[in-house]
Formats: sequence, C-alpha cells, structure tokens
Amino acid sequence: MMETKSTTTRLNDILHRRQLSSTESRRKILSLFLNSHDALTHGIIEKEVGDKFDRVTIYRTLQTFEEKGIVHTIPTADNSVLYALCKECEEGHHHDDHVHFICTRCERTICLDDVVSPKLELPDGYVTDSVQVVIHGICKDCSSEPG
Amino acid sequence: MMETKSTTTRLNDILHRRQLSSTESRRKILSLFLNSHDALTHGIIEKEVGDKFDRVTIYRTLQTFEEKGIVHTIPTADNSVLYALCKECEEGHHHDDHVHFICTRCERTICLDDVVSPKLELPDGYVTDSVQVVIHGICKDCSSEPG
DNA sequence: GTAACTGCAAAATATTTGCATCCTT
DNA sequence: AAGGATGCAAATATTTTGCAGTTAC
Repeated sequence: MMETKSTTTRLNDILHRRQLSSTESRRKILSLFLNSHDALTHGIIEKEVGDKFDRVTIYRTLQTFEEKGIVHTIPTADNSVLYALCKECEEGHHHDDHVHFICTRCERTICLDDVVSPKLELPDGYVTDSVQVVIHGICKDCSSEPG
Repeated sequence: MMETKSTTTRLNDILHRRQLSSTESRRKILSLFLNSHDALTHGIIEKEVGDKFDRVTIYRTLQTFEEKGIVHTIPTADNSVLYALCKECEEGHHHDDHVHFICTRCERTICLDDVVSPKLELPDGYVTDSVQVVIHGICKDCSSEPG
C-alpha cells in the first residue's frame, strides 16, 4: 500500500509523540499495524518486509514500539509472541484491559477494544493488578462465511 | 523429595490411566508438578532434573503430558511456555477454564482452580469457544509477607 | 554535526529430528 | 521379545549482541 501524504503525517505523529525518529522501517512496520488492526508476529512482519529490512531491525523496532506504548504483547498458549496496536495505544493512553480474540478458522488475532476484562473475585490474599483475557473461537468474518 | 511407596503408586496411576509407560523421567517430572502445583517452564524443570535427564527428554515428556491431558499450557505475554498440572487434569477431565495467576513478586504462576473464566458478551458475529484468563498481581503468600 | 538507527556477522538460546540403545510391559 | 522411551549428536529456529556505517533532526 502506498504511503500517501496524510498517512505519512499520521505515522510521523505517532512516532514523534514518543520521541522516536521517523525512519523508513518504523513507518513501514507501523503502517502494517495500522492497516490490519490485527495482531502480528515477528514472523508475519518479516514475511511482509523481510526483503527490505533486516530481521534484527524488526526485533528492535517491535521492542521499541512496545516500550513506547505503541503496541502491546498478547499472551498466547503456544510460544508465539503477538503484538497489536490498539485504539488506546494509538491515542496515547496505553492500557491493555480489553479482550483479545483468536479466530481458530482464519488464525487472526483481533483486539476487541470495546470488551473490557471483567473484575473477578479472587480467593483471600490475592491482589489483582491486571487481567488479560484471550478468547478462542470464530470471528465475525468467518462466522458469516460458508464452510 | 523421596518417592515413597504411595507416591509412586499415585504417579503410576496417573501415567497408566493415559496408557503411558511409567519411566523414571516421567515419574520425576510428574512429581515436580504434584509437589509444587505451580506452573513450570522447561527451563525450571531442566534446572531441577537436567543433570539426570536429557533436555530432549524433558521436551518430549512435556509434549506427551500435554497431549495426554496431564498438564496444560498457560498463555503468557513473553514467549515463555508455561505448563501446569491442575486439579481437573489430575482427575482426568481436562478443562482449562480456570484462571491463572502470575505473581509479580515471586514470579510464580498459580492455577486458581476455583475461579472459573467468566462468560463475556462479544460483538455480533463472534462465537466463543474457550476463554483464558491470566491475572497479574500479588499472590496470597507474598501479600502476607512484609516488604 | 551528533545521536540515534540500521545492517551485517556472529553469538547465544531454544527447539526439533534421526538414530542407536535401553527400558517397560 | 517388541514397542516405546531415552540419550546423544546435530540440524533448525529464534533471539540477542557488537560494531561499523548510515540517517534523522
């Protein structure tokens, strides 16, 4: 996808707000997140831009993005590390208390920004700091398709 | 910890119920889970018994245990793979719909067998298959200690 | 111009596979 | 005795680190 004038401006804004310099790799990787709104793994990103940017750069970019609150990681049962940019992150106030949905059909991981994690009653002595919820199932797109 | 007569019998029971032969490494690794009730990583197990059993054996044992429903994996945000044996697993009916608690102080991961995952209202079109909840916070033991 | 970012090489770590040998049943 | 489990060696995959060259501001 072409980086239009306004897209570039938007990317620059997000980066500059975090005191990050606007480099080609950062803009490109950030735009992947903005264009999909799904969670991405290092592997997916590497497939997408690996011929253009070094594997190491991708690792470092993801790490930087996470530190600066542009993306957050999503817990998964296998050992893949998922990164997602969410509405909240983009707006600057980084909190991950929304639900993540992993579709078992199309394999995508989707941030359900409007579904917040529930408060849970824990046994005595346990103090909750944060609650992360991952739901497996069939996503909206797949459930409306035949097959 | 010594394998007493009755402990060995218990281990054998769990293994035999899954048509698994009772080998020394399986008994030993299984006893680690029974004795801690915390979640364990491959690394922790290797530190514990790595001088006695091969790294590869530990990998294969964990994989077998998971396939046979003796342990289950717990989703984590970093890429560590956590395995836990829970009450349900031990009793034979394998379902992971309980909450996992990761203590930010002692780093242990604990199965809260009695806290079940909540039903959540999702946007139209999303079909829930399973819900996994990971809570970060301070565990019972740590919250009752000074400091 | 300077600090920060990137690419390359290589190290460190983690996981998987093949095969010969050993152990459980 | 036979099939499965283990250990060892090695292949593969993943992530990290150091450093020299390049780029953003």
